Amino acid sequence: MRFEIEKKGPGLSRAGRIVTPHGAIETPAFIVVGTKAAVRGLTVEMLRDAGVQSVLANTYHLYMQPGDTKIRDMGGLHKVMNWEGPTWTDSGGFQVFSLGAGYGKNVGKVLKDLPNIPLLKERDEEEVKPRLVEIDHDGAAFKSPLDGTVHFITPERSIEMQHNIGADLIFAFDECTSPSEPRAYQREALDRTHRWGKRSLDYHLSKDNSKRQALFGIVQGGRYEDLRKESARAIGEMAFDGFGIGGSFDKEDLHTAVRWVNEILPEGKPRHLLGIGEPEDLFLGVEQGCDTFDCVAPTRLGRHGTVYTKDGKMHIGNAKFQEDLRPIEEDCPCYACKSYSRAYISHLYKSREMLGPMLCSIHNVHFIVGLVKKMRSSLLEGNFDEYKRSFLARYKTQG
RNA sequence: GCGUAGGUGGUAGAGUGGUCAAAUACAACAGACUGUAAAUCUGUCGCCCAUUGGGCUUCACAGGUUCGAAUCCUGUCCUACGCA
Repeated sequence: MRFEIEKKGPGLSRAGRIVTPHGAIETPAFIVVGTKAAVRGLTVEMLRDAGVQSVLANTYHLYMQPGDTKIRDMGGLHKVMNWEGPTWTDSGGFQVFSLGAGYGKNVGKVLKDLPNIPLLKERDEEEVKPRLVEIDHDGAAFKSPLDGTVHFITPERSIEMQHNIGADLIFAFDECTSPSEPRAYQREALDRTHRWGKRSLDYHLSKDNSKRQALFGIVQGGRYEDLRKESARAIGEMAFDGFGIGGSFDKEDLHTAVRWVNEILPEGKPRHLLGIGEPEDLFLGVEQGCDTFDCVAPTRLGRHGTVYTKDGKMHIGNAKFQEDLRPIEEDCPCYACKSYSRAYISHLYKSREMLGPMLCSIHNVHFIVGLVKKMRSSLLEGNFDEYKRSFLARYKTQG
């Protein structure tokens, strides 16, 4: 992998290129999530039409089903999913959170009212709390929701699996903590993430795969400035090819946390903001120096009937669209907007025809991927601030 | 015409004397969703006010029994099936 910066913009922003064995990613770029080696509901042709450059799959899910070695034996990630462009895999670190501390709770990745979420009590006191993950010094034990079997994943195992899956860009095994964890726990988890980062890297560099797959280290640290900076220094010093910024954020923390980290990380390596993808957050991430993003929002929201427009999000199932013959967006060149009306897509959605969620996903992917692409153009043209201002002024006008 | 079973909220369908404005499902209406446990989840869903809560009118229609009826009785109308 090679990374080059083409032009710098306001704040820490920059436009560049990540060159992989499967082609280049022009950054800033939005990476579409295809957890189980498939972007839900969309074929690779649809992805290409929507302007997608790269896809991110998930190690934990592919390990559970069909198995990382199966993917390897079937010819690798690119081959099985018929995607010839650059690919990524997440390490499974997010599942330490989503299936662990986040399991069965209403705690997502980005929180709206953090003060109202009670901090977890001391770990050993939360006896009966259902979770599918137990974490220890060496790794995390996952209980499969598929059949209840327990699987222990260490940093070495995660990298080995990612080598088997074969994405161009892979991530170190980390622990994504819940923002509701007290500081003492964040501290402890951060040390663990750093140790795991080092072990991921050592294992990776000891294998031939490191010649064709690039490993990104992950910065954590919750909402604490000192922990975030410490993490950026610790991970930044290691010989990773690039960096991921992880964690679960308060809407406000996102802004500061990303800046703290990117001011420290080596400028010449790419930075990926993990799991972030709402328009406001993308502007913020780009401005604070992130090069790539991934998020399930475009596809999940699309499947659930919410579509992005320049004026804000809207729910296609709402009664007011049932006779609306306009496309989702008047001037949108995506397949859904070129071909179908709101009324028709609304009907598809409500009658549970799978084409409905597909069309909404196509539009959303096109919208978000295109948004970040425009950010890139505006950086190259030197008018990022102006673009940001005009977009957000309009996007915010609707609730 | 006779017999039998039945008529419950937008629909299907529980309930067969009080805890019933009435289970449940679907539909409808709205909301949520940020490294995918998610083609998922949540809320509202007779009417009128209200913050908890309160008031009013409902279970084909009319009348009756009862302290109290969607539930029991009588009649009427309707539906399905069977026999003529």
